[in-house]
Amino acid sequence: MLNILIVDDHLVLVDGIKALLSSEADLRLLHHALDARTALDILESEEEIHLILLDVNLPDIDGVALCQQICQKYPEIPIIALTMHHEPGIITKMIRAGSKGYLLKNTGKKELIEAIRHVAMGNSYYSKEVTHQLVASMSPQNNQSQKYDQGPKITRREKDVLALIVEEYTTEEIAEKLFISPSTVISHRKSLLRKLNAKNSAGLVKAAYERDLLK
Amino acid sequence: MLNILIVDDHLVLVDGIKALLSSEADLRLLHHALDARTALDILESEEEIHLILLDVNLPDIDGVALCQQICQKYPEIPIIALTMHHEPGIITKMIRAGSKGYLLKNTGKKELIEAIRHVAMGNSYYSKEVTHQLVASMSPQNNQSQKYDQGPKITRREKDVLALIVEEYTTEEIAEKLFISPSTVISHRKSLLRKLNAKNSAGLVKAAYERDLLK
DNA sequence: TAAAAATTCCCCCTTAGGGGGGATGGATGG
DNA sequence: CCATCCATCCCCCCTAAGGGGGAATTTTTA
Repeated sequence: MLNILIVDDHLVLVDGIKALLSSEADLRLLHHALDARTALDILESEEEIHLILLDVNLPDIDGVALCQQICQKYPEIPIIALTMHHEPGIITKMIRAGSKGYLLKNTGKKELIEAIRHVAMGNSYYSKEVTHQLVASMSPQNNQSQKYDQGPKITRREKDVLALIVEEYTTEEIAEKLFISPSTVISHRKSLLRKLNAKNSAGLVKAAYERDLLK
Repeated sequence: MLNILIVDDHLVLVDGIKALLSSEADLRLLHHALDARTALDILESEEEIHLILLDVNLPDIDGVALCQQICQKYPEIPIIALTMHHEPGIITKMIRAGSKGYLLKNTGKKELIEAIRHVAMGNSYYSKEVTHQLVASMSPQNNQSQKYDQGPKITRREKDVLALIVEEYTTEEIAEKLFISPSTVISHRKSLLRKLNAKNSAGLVKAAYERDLLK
């Protein structure tokens, strides 16, 4: 018998899932919690929970933080994240927070059961829509590169300099490595600051990571 | 009729795919190239190519670079990447380079045809194994976050300061925001430099991103 | 080929950052 | 209850970084 805890403040959904699971003899929706506090209380009680279905949007704290907490305190209990939306940002965060699975709330019965069994056995399960969305968000057409597309055309040389700034080299060290004068490096630095709307080196490194300028 | 170009130096595979496609009346493997040079020549000729199957490992230049070149010169021709392995690194690179699809070489006929039709219609297609592998590689269990997990313990206050450094604030501005003296901020900066083995602010920002210290 | 952009280098000067310490009260935790 | 860490603040000194220009040469590209 596999004991399941569902953490979600939408009662309709909780009941729906309970109904879906009732036909499975070996799965039992043992508890449900409407908020994070209750969820943690249930986990601290003596009852044995084998799997958690966790909503991303909770009333008290956000699901990502709760997921992290649980994964830290109860690493043996796998978590499947539930959500309405399929925004790549949230998905990424939940996966990084340690969730073993990810399902959309409009998932059918078959996929839900399959996901639960899969994850309970120690594997991970990510719904097809979710993975597709995530991968698609990485492609140059559909991603955040558009945010900056009026944006900064970094030249080859500026990229060289930027890469070395990220690697913590000083202006003089960069000059030595590139066989140019420190003055030139300073010029490139200024161009980078202007093009990337940065105020200092920290901002340059931030831009390098966020806009993925190093390749 | 959909004209397909396959770029792959494994003749056996080329023939195999040709055989698989022969049963489809509207798909035609019009050309094959064993290297990047030939592929570009074919694209420059007057023949109309509607879709490209591109191997990641080519004899002359690597598939990622070729993919980038083609996407730039012929943005209207979609590319499906083919590969033996499912390493997240390569997959990520190919997607970023602009490939609209990704398939493993052991893909069955059904999936191959489905992927081609899907991509030809302007959608993207990533095989289930591939996306799963990619997503799994992001989870904290299986990735490089373990490199740093015995790592430096940043205190709460240090994290506050670090977050503001990443946001390009100066020591004085950080002091104002946190209602403490600039001297204190300097102290925290020094601790951060020591704990994160960084040489300067750029290194702090780098560490913040690579070790995911901001949350 | 002519215009635009990139790369190189220099001047001035001001501010921010980093290296070396040391000191205090307060919280935490064995 | 005592050691340890944390957060706070200070000193001195020096280097690195940023802001404001200008200008020459080469490379790209339209």
